[in-house]
Amino acid sequence: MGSILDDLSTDNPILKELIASLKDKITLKTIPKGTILQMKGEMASKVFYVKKGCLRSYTIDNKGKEHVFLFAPEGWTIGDMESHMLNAPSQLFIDTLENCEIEVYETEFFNNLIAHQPSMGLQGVFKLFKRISVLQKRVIMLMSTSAQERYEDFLETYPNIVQRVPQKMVASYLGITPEALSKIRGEMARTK
Amino acid sequence: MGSILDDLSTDNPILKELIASLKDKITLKTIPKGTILQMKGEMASKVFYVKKGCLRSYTIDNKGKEHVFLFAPEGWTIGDMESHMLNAPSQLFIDTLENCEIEVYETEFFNNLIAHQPSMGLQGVFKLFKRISVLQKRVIMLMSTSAQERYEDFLETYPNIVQRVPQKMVASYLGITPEALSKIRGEMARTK
DNA sequence: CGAGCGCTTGATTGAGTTCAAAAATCGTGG
DNA sequence: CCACGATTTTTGAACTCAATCAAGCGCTCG
Repeated sequence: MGSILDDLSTDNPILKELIASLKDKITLKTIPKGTILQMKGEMASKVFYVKKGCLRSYTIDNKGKEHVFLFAPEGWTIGDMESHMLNAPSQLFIDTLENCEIEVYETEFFNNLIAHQPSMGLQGVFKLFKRISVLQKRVIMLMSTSAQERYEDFLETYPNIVQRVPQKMVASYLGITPEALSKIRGEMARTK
Repeated sequence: MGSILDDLSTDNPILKELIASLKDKITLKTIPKGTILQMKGEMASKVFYVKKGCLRSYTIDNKGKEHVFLFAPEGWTIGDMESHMLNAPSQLFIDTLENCEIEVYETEFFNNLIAHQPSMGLQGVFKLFKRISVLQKRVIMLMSTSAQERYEDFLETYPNIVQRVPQKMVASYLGITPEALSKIRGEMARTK
């Protein structure tokens, strides 16, 4: 049974104690489908670890259009940690796409951790690098590949998400319209 | 006078000594314009801190087209740290766009540092978050804005780069063709 | 000085958008 | 469990932004 705490695992007894003392800044919550957990513009951004269900983060542009930034099924961490670290208002909405069971990490959890232990263990750093490389790949694909190629890559990268989230959100993640994705799927079904 | 070492600054005397002992894994180099420092597919990826000049990282897609991933003028750090941490072959080429003065950090520098001090200071973690938020913004802009909007944002984000790098590389960074950028510039000059 | 590269400009093409409407699916209350 | 309304997905036609192809100009540097 996973948790962000796994990333902070340590032999250091002082750190162990510190983390134990911050356990009350973590809440296990059961949340129904369709709940908005964070709004764009909010300052105190929480971090969510998904134990069951699926969340997404997204923006809304000045034409009122949604753009999905990330899907977070079981085992994923989602949140605007960037904005938290940089002390800027969040750029992202976060909501639940299914009934979910999640660990909610309050802002104070990380604040306290950082104040008392101004360093980050390998596991956590490793996760940051991993997220960077996910984003790097996405930027390159958005610049250099067709919508169909991006959809095929999406199917490989997130094998079981397609059945769980509305198609229009997948389209939004790929940077295309729902109509375009529908046509790509039709074409792919016909060709094979 | 900057350096990656600034990000590792610490009171810890043991760590200080460790870093001092690794100084020979850092080389200050003067490199002429147009030198390729890293090839896609290489395993041992170095990290470069730019003291003077400008580097870029880029990929070449299966149609032979270049896609600029990042420009790194003075004060920036560039490298495929992702691939280094994840122990995967580099996805990126890196070369110099001007005559440069750079600090080259060998793979062993970070390996040793991590082996003896399996944690990362706040400054370094902060930089990782900053890079994540840069990439986050770029993904969202690629999905939701026109080529002209992206160019205007580019001019704000990198105020002085435009004069220093070839226009076709800016186009590549924006995810469009040189012809398209030329037309956008023409249009913008006419309109104002 | 000439060859090649980079930038511009124009004509044509194409992938994906927009708009509209029909078909399928989902959720909810009776 | 079914029926109805709402939302999602599909399909089609017209359009648009940017890509491609092609030609011409101006530098630079070899």
